This record gives sequence, structure tokens and C-alpha cells, in this order.
Amino acid sequence: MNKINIKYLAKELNLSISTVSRALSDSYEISAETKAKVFALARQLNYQPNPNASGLRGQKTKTIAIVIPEIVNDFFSLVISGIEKITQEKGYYMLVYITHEDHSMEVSFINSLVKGRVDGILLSRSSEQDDYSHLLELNDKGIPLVFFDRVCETMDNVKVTTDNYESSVTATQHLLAAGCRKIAYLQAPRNISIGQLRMNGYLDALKDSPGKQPPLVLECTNDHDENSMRIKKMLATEKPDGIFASIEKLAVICYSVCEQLKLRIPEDVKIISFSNLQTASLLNPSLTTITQPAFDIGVTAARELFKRIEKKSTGGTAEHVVLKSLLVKRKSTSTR
Amino acid sequence: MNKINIKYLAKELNLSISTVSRALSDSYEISAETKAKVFALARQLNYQPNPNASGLRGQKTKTIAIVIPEIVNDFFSLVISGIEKITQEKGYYMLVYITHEDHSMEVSFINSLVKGRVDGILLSRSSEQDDYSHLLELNDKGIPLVFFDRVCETMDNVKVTTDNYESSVTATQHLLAAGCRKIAYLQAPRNISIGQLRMNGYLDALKDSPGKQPPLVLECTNDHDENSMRIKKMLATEKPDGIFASIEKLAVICYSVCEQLKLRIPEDVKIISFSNLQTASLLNPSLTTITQPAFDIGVTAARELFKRIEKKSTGGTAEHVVLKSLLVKRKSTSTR
DNA sequence: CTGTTAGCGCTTTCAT
DNA sequence: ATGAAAGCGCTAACAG
Repeated sequence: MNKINIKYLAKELNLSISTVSRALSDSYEISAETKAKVFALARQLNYQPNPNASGLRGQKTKTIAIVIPEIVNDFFSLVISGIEKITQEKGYYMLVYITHEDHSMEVSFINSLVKGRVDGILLSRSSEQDDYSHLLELNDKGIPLVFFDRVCETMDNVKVTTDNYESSVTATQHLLAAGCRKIAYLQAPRNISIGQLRMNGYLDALKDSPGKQPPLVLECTNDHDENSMRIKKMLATEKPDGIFASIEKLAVICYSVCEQLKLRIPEDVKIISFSNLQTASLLNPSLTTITQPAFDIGVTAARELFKRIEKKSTGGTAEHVVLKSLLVKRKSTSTR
Repeated sequence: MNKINIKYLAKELNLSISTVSRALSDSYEISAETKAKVFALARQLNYQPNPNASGLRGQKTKTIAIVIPEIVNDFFSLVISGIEKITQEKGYYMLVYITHEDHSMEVSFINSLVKGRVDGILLSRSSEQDDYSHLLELNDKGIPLVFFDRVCETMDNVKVTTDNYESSVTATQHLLAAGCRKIAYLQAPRNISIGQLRMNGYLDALKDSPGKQPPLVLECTNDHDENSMRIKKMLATEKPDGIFASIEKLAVICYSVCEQLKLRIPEDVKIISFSNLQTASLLNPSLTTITQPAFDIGVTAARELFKRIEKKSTGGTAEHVVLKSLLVKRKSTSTR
């Protein structure tokens, strides 16, 4: 295809292949003059080393893989953004694989990576209950692996997550402090640990509160109209004065339902929601949000991965980095 | 690192390296018996061919690159999703690079790919005005390149886009047909062709309408509060009875502002918006949306790319595939 | 049907 | 300071 390789440069310059190679890697045993000549020609011809050849030789690929359950999702988009930033800084390439929440796809993809296609892997697990022998194999093979968001608790790798439980407690306490006597929780349809953690935060905060109000959990589905109906019914029947939405989309539906029922926000009902992009809070400044540091999760996870890649020592102490969410109460818009 | 290579398999089975290689590629000149033995051992040891070695030998990498301006964006997430689907089907890997709308990053990344790191490239341009010599070089080097969304009109490669102009005309006509006498257009802060196309659709539709109402364009910014203020002022001053939002986020703000001003939707003002995920229409069924076939753009672009990769003939007739957007009027929610 | 061998482009001893 | 040569793991042309 492209004939501009080291051999060609060497011939053009009347140098040996190894001299050119060393010059390009700025070796100390090459004269400044020779280096200059080599660099000049390389630049002129836009010489690019063949990644397969150097990879084959040096056992590295300048490539990392990121494996996520889905991508049409603000949280994961932001994480990727963060990872990508660090990856670019390091001059690496980023392979992206989407498992669509399917554990078997995760397994087969990971297995396809064990043989030196990448120098390291960033993973958010598709299923937290299934087996993880494929991941143990990565450790065996010495391929650095860093978990983020959906981790494998029992494995000894670095994990980067957010404070789902704690921020959920905070959110609930926020509503309690605002005087809510009856707080409903809108549960997203996800049977994974982060969903569980968030709900536990809500439940525990209520349990520990002075009023000891009973929990009011509304299970939601993946169907908008269905959710809208359930929320409307719940609002009409139970008349909560506070709503805690576990994901942003539910907060948006909730806002719309409140309008329909002529419920004023925040006078009649206060809403708080987990959120990544704060679309919900565009609607009304009093839709307070708990914003996850998604971008920072990407940045942190990537940094941890590169530490391992560069140290070459796979082992190291297992760390669990927990990044704090932010309680965002937007300032009142203009002269509302 | 991992010692399980062809040589090792060969030794274990008392076969020659080439026999094993041929068996693994299911060559017709290997006995079924031998193949069976080889496959069995390969599976048992989870043998994976070294991608660098086969890449170096065969000049292919089973990898494509996708280059986009940003990723925290429903449109691009959906496109990636579509691309990823086809990529997985083909057994390829997907490299993702984000330019952050910076033309120079696009150039340097593309230049780093010219030397056989990928078998093909999918690109949405960061800047449609700047020079594209780096892209011409790809054609020279015979690396297949397919454009999507933000294309390079003057280049002879396949382009996959949506009908921004036509659907904008349709949207405007939709409002006209619904009886709107004064339609405002909310222009997103993007100085690229798709923004221009959308606005032209609006302008031309008005020009061609019986009433010949004058256009009313409100330029928006990247600041939510600022947008909210401008929209509010415009609604109060101009009192339009129809609003055409060029991006979904503006429709959401608009919805919120209408609530504040006690404007009923759709009785007082009708809203239509470009959209990818229909967040806006969660708010109110009468927020009609023009939904772009983002996922299909990914699928189509990827298919076109693989055609070129597999045909090996880079050339071919230049095609421009235009996918149609969908005018979505959601059914009324439940028993509203 | 199976084995031998020559590279793909690069890095890296080992010589000089 | 430079060159010769081996070899990373794989495929394929060329023998048998």
C-alpha cells in the first residue's frame, strides 16, 4: 500500500535500517546531524511507523479498549468523553465496544482482546451477577483492567465509582429539610447495583429521619406512556409533597404530569432527580438535581489505567476511588 | 506475554506451523481430522491469533475508525450505535476519535491513520470550510473513507446525510397547515451547513406559502439562561402562534417558558422541533418532532464503508445517500 | 494433504 | 556512531 517505510528512508539517505530506526526514536547514539536528516525526510514524506510492525515487535499497541453497556446515554457519553481526553493526551487510540447489556457479548469481546490487541481495558460491567472468569483471565495475562461505575466487587482491580448511596441519602435529606412529609421515589427499571444503592439511600434516609415517614416507591418501566400514567395515578392517589426521581427522564415525565394536574413546583410538590446533563432543570429552576461527575469518572479511570500500563506491574494495591456527586440547585432564571 | 501462538499449537500437535495456520483458516486442503484436532486444542487453550502479526502480514487490521466532532450528543451517540452494530456483525473493531469541533485535531488524527492502523474511516467533519488535503491523502493511499452528516461536498466519496432542508420545509408547512400565522424559528448556535440548511428550509417554506408571512428568526446561544430570557422576550413581544425549534434543547426551554407565560400548547402556540430522542415530546404530546434517522445513518454509512473495504476498490461511483426524517406526532398520552 | 521457507516493518542485540 | 542480522507471529508461495 504505502511504500514509505524505514527501509525506504534508509535507502534514500544511504543509511542502514537500524540507524534510521534509532534516529527516529531519538537514540543517544546517533549523531545530531544524522538525526536531523532523518527527521527532515520523515516529515517531508509524512512517514508513519507501521503500528502492526512495532506492535508485533514491542508487544504494545498504543490502544486501549473501553467496554460499556450502552452509549445512547448521557452518563456513558460523558464518561467516554473523559476517557477520550486522557487517551488523546497520552497519544493512544481508543477502541469502543458496546455490549447492549448482554453479558455474553462482554465475554466474547473480552476474550478477543486477550491477545495483545490492546494495552489495557476500561470496563463497566453489563451484568454484575454473572461469572467473571473472563476478567480473571485478563489479570492472568497481565492486561491492565480498570472498572468504572458498574464494578466487580470481588476482584482486586481498581474501581472508580460515584457515591450513589450517599448522594441518594443527601437528596432525600434535602427534601426532608425542605419540609416534605411524604416523599415518593421513582425507581428506574434496572436491576443492577447502582439502582439498588440509590433506593437504599432513599430508604435509609427516611428510616433515620425524625418523622420516620414510610417509603413510597413507584416502580417504573421502559414505556413512557405507561410511566406517565403510573406517576399521574400515584400523584393523584397518594398526594406526595416530594418526589425523588432516580433518573432524569422520570423527572421530565413527572414535571409534565404535574403541569397536567395543576400541581405547582415547588409549592405543591418538590422534585429532585439524579441527572447528568440537567435537561430536567432547564424546565424549572426548582427541579434540583444530583449531578454525577461522569466526565471525571472517565478521566480518573483512564488515568488509573495508564498508571498500570506504564508501570507494567499489573498488580498493585486494589483501590476504590469514589467520586462525589454534586447537589445542583440552579439559580433562578433571569427575572422570573 | 501469552505464549499460546501457532508455533506452540504446532508443537503440541506434532504438526507444522503452516498446517495449523491453514487448519485455523479452514483451508480446503487440510483433512477434516487434522482440522478437528487443531480446533479442539485452539479452543481449549483459548488461542487468539496475534492481530499485529496477521495485520502486518495481510495488510489489514479488522479495525475501522470513526471520527466525530462531539459525543455528548444524542445524534452522534445514535450514529455510533448504528455503526457499532454493523461493525460487530462484521467482526471488526471500532476506534473512536473526538475532535471537539477542532479542525486541526481532525487533521492530525487522520494523518496518524494513513499508515495501516485501520481498514477504513467514517467521518463527520469538524469544519466544513477548512481545507481537506488530509482527506485527499486517504484517497491517494487507498484507505476507504465515508462521510456522514457533515460531509465534504467537493470530494468524490460516499456521503450519508439526512434531509435537513426538506424536513425543515415539511415542519414549517406542518405549522402553516395547522393555521399558524406567525412562526418563529429558534436558531441553534452552529455555523455549519446543517444549521444553514434547516434555516433555509424554514425561510423557503414561508416564502412559498400563500400568506407569505415574514420570517422571525431568534438566534440562540450556548447559555441556557440567556436563551430562556431571549425566548421569553420574543414570545412576549412578537406573540408568535407557532415555534420551530432547530434543536431539541431549545424546544425544552421553550416549553418551560410557555408555562411561565401561561401560554397553552397547542392552543395558544404550536411547537415543532428537530429531535433525536424525543425528550421534548415527553413533555407534551403536542410538541411534534422531526426525528432524524440517526441510527440508520450509522448503519448505512458503516455498510457503505464495508462495501469499499471488502471490494478493495477504493474508487467506485460517488454516491450521496439521503435518509428521510420522520415527522412524529405522538399519540395522546393515556386518557389525558 | 502437509512441510519448508520467505518475508510483512520494526526494534534490538551484537558486532564493528 | 553506524551496520548486520535475528526474530516478533503470521500467511502464502512453493515444494513435495
